[in-house]
Amino acid sequence: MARTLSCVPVMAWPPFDSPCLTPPPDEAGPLGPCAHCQVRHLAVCSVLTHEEMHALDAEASSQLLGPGAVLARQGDPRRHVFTVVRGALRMVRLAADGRRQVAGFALPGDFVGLSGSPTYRHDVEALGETELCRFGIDAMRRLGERYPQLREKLFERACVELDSARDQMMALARMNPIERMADFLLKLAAREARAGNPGPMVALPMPRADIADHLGLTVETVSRCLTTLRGKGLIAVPETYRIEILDFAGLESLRAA
Amino acid sequence: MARTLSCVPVMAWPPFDSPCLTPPPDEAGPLGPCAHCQVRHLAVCSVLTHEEMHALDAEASSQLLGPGAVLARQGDPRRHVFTVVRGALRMVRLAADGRRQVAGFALPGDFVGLSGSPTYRHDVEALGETELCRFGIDAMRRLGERYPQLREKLFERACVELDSARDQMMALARMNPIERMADFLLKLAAREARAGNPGPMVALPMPRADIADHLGLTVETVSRCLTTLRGKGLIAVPETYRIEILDFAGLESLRAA
DNA sequence: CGTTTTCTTGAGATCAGTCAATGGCTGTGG
DNA sequence: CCACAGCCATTGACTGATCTCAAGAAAACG
Repeated sequence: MARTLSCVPVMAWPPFDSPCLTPPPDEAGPLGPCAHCQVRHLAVCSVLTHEEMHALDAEASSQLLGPGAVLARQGDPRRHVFTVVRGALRMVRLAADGRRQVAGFALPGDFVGLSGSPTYRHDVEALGETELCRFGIDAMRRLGERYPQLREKLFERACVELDSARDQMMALARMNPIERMADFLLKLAAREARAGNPGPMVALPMPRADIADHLGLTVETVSRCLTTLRGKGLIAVPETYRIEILDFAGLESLRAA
Repeated sequence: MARTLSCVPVMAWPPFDSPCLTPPPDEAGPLGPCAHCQVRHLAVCSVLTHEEMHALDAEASSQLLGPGAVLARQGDPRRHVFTVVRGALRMVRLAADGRRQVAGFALPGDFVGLSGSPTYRHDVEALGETELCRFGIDAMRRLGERYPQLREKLFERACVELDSARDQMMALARMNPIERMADFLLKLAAREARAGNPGPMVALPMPRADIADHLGLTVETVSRCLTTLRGKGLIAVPETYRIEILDFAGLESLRAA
């Protein structure tokens, strides 16, 4: 599914038509000149006009991060929000005694940084080589005042995140490890599908420890679950960081909820 | 802390200055005439002008519910949002096999119904005799277009909910039962304090089973935790539905996060 | 006042965690 | 090119926290 860079309203770019969406990479590189005005927009958003995107561009900056790079630290003043262009991020909370919780992963097209707090509530770290678009919170707020659609989209996005967080609560509270694993893999697959990459192959851009800390398990249990699912013929694990879903219905039947 | 009903911008009413906030009950009853214009407003909101509240009133309706009454069913079309005036609500998700998850409780002043889904994602049920204010989603949207502050407040509220949901994820994933219980009791106390009722006495408007399903535990474990906390002298349980916090610092030290 | 529901307590079972060892992959340096 | 170190994933054996099951006590309800 080839994509073209454009500054005119484009079709909604998966996983949903989020504001300030940077276009996905293409052969020429992740960010090319606008087909409309030849300017290299940083901010492309399906709900914004050409003019509005120029306004956003003035406030946005592009960043390229190496594996493990830290965008934000838990407790730091919350000055920016981000959209992932390429790669992946993890949102991590670390307790004083070392207990770790991965609140979520941000994949290309995802929006990171929505919060009601004046400080970041998680560490935000790059999982691999990751490219993203950064906006100042204040700039965002100003633009929200000027372009009501932007604010509306942000609100919708926050609500979708809320739904997703509550789903995860159900998983953490009431599912056993196998079910959580099945649920997690299916969610990843669904996100890839919405991003235009349907099919049984699913990338796992994060190490096992991150999956474990996301699902409230240990690394060992994650590993055992993958082995079990493989044994049941539901998935294959051709590479450590890639799985193939062999039986979608079978996985679905595991995640009872 | 006596409160007076008013239709002019009032001080933020805890737990936060949310839109469409109905005033707390006073001796004269939960909803009295507006001191400004003698109209009995249904919708009082700290960010709205008198005129705007009249507009909201036209869209709002008051409801009184008995214990166990159902406001919304998981899967029903999402047509309304609610604010709790008096009493309490629970948001429940029920899996096909009977597993149950209480996503949260709504106390007076709380806003219920934010979601990105066209259908309700939880059953919403009254815990005791509960009074609330109901708004149509469409009306809400129209008002949001007319009064940008309203939309902004809704957005902030969604972000706060999001933070809170992620906190709960950490609790469910990485805390043991005692820690979850301590965390839960302290959160309840904090909400009561923000609602103008500080102090060691905390009402538990929900049965043990709801606490258990909220914390991902069993009823038995909840009961045992309360006994343990009592044994440590951190709390007292004078009545089944009321606890007294004897040692805030001690409880705090338990919820490592 | 009896019935029903809810809460508490106890004893045993089980599932996931802990600890420990092995194996594979990667990058470095000889 | 190979040897080694470090990291990560996997597997196994064991432990123990929490659930399950069961009974009794207390509270709510009619």
